[in-house]
Amino acid sequence: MNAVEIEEAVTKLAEKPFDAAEFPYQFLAAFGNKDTTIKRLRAGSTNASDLPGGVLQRSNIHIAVAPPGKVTQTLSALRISPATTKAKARFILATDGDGFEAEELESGETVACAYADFPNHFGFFLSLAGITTVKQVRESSFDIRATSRLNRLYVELLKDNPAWASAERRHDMNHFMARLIFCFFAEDTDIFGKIGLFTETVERMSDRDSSNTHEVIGTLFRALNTKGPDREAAGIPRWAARADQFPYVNGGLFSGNMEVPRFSRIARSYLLHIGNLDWTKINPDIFGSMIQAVADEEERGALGMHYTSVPNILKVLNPLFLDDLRECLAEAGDNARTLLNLRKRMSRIRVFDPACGSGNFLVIAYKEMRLIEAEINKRRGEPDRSSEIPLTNFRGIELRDFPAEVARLALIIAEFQCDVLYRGKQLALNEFLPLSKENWITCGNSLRLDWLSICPPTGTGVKLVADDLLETPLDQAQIDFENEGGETYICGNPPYKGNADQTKDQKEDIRKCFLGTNLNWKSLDYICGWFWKAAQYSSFTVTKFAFVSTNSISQGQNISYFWKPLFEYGLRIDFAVRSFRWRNLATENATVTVVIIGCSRSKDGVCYLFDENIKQEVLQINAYLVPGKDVFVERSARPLSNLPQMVKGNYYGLSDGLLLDETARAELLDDGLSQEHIRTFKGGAEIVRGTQRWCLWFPQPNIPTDAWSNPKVRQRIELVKESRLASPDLAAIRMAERPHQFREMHACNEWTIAIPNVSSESRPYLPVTLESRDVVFPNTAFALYDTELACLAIAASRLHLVWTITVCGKLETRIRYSNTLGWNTLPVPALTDKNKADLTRCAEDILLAREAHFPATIADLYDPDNMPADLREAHERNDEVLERIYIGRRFRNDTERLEKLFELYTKMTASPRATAKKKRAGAA
DNA sequence: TATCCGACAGTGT
DNA sequence: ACACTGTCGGATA
Repeated sequence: MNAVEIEEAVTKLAEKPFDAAEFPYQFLAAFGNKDTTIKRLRAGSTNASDLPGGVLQRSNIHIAVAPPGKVTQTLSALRISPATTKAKARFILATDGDGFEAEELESGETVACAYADFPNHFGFFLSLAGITTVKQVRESSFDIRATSRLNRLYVELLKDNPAWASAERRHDMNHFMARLIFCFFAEDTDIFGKIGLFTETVERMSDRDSSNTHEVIGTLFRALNTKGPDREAAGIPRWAARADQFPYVNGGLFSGNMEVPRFSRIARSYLLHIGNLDWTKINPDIFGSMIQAVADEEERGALGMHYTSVPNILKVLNPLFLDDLRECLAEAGDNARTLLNLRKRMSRIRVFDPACGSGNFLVIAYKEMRLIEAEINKRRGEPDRSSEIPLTNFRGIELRDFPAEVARLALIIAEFQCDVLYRGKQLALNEFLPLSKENWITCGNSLRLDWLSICPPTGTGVKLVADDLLETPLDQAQIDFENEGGETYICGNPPYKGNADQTKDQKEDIRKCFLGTNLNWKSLDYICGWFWKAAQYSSFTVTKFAFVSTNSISQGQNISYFWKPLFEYGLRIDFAVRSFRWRNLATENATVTVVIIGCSRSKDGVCYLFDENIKQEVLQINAYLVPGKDVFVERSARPLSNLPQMVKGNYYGLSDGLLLDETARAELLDDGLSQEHIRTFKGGAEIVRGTQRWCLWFPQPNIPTDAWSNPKVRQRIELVKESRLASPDLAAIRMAERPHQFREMHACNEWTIAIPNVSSESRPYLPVTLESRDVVFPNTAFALYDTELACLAIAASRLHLVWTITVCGKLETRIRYSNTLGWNTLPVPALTDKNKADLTRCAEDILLAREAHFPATIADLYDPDNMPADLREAHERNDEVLERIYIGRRFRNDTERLEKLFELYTKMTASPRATAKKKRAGAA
């Protein structure tokens, strides 16, 4: 169960009449315990309680239903109960159906409230459901509750008003929800005349059968859109007309289509329910991203679980510009003049998120800046001063309609809350209304819009122009920024999509972005469009930009395909956060490893490199997010050094029928199928873990008759044929003509040196093996067929590992080996016969050391914590011999290894001979 | 023709 | 539920 589901269950429980005997079990069920767990507790077999009517779930909670009026006493009894301690309960809970008290024993934190209100504290108990790691959830109980209820209302309204679900009406629906949220917030924060006034008015004025609910709400909306003196003329009834109760709000929020969907009874009750939440508790930074799922069919399953956490957002914003502002504040001390200058500077800072979702980057940036400004005003003795940071300087683009609405609202709410916090409620209220008319969140396709017109550079009056003429020009973005001479910071977390996963439209977006350049845009991730547009933007006005990105952007082929042109375009990396796992609250966790990269056109100044929260100051950061000079290792079709050609294993897509497991192989052999038609099939997994698979192997153009006469073989080949013919891929269909074969049919004569395509990064060496002639390799491994054993010494070296980790691509953080990026680019000095003989000896020693531990698998042998000493020594000797060939001694560390390799690579690729060689290779 | 990559995916604890 | 670690197939050069 996720937090939203728990909230729903808990709320339902509290609404039911209290059942003393059942409550403990129902409570545990609401927190996601399985039926069997509850059954066993009920039967008493796992109930460790020593109190009458008590239920104690080991390591979790001790619950007791109290006699009427004795809640506090019962809680004390639970606290001193020996069973509580013995069973290591984390919570104790007592209730009589009227009062409710609970305590988290470790922290001593308590909850005491009316029974009906205990769902307000469900976040307190979330760890019972195993949701402990993320503190944020607990602190945002309100946002989760509000989100889940708004979602229920949304679904219910669409059920009653199917027309509103159509594409054309969706915007109206979303806009309506935004208006409602505003009203809920306003009625709880004194923006309206009385706490709860909106909900109360709807309840009082609408019939219980709900038939006129939409009219009542519509009337209130019209009032909010009409200035006080005009209301009588507009025919607004007395109950809605008082401007001290329902003030003039407008600001675009209540203008436009005023239609309200019809409410069923259920929808009406949901609405009243939502209104009764305490909306002062809303966190605009979290709420926004939670709520965006409300209107999103696909995301609804993980409702509210996909928000970007505040610490992660700060990883972008702090190094981008907030750290600098804070430093300036610290330096300014109490100097009134310097403080004033800083305030002026801040009032002209623009923050632009071109993939803003529901605006959390913008909201957090705003709140952080208000915090700094408040400190300035305090030090200058002007604590009541109104803010000089205009909300219009926080701009965004969002594709989806509902999040765009919410983003705008979240910023409005953030502004109000900051005013209350720093200046007091009265001043906040005085200046809050009416809202300004402009909408500074643009709903549209970011990659097709002209960012310069949405966030125009200083001092020019650029009109909004869509890059793509098919886009309807928007009328909302022609607001002048109040930021003459200000700085612009672009930030956000745009979507990632690998080249193979992009839709036609997304491909077209990218194509348009890179129009007029010679980049290999077809191979780039979708997010590269954002980087490129930001880079273009930065050529018009001074800008720094930073995005959260999939980490593959700084690996493998992207280095030369993407970063090389970006650097040539004048950009540099100012700061970067190296790969870390992105986590959110979704049960189906979004598993992705990301980096954060901040760029500008600055020419000097220190750069910052972050790794696991460790900050390092460096002179330069290259595209690999490694400190040091720019290097771009390009794919090469042939080895640049004097090394043999390495081949990728046979591509075996749509070849299921050709693969054999233990039983299938045994059956075929029993049938009398000749051994020669069956080969060992060894990919990465088999090499590393020592598991076994086989395949049918018919290198001849035609299927040998003895094999064809076996019905099982024939059936298998037919299967392959069918699957290939069924593919939409033309290349696959052509492969159906030779269904007895893989796409490639490479094999060795004598032996093969093999390297897994993907393998764990935790091993101290690459898992390279020597394989015999009966082995066939799938494309999960690379192969050096029939080469000198010295190659194994090179491949198994520390040098090669360091090179591989740096220049090859990765699967998240795993090593993804590649012949074109890793092997063919590896700089190796010319080897004498003596060198080769020495290396061969080293390779043999490594193989012998492994054999001594038979039947340990490669995974066993190279377990970083349990690598056998003799094997380690064999590798040490191998490294010693190889490294002496490079520099006459051992390298001191991996940094030195990498420096040397890059130096050699640069030389190797700069020499005319190498270039000529490459050209010849290309022509051949 | 051959290779790169996956807001991942499968497995074991 | 989390840690660990590599498949398989589409799209592209």
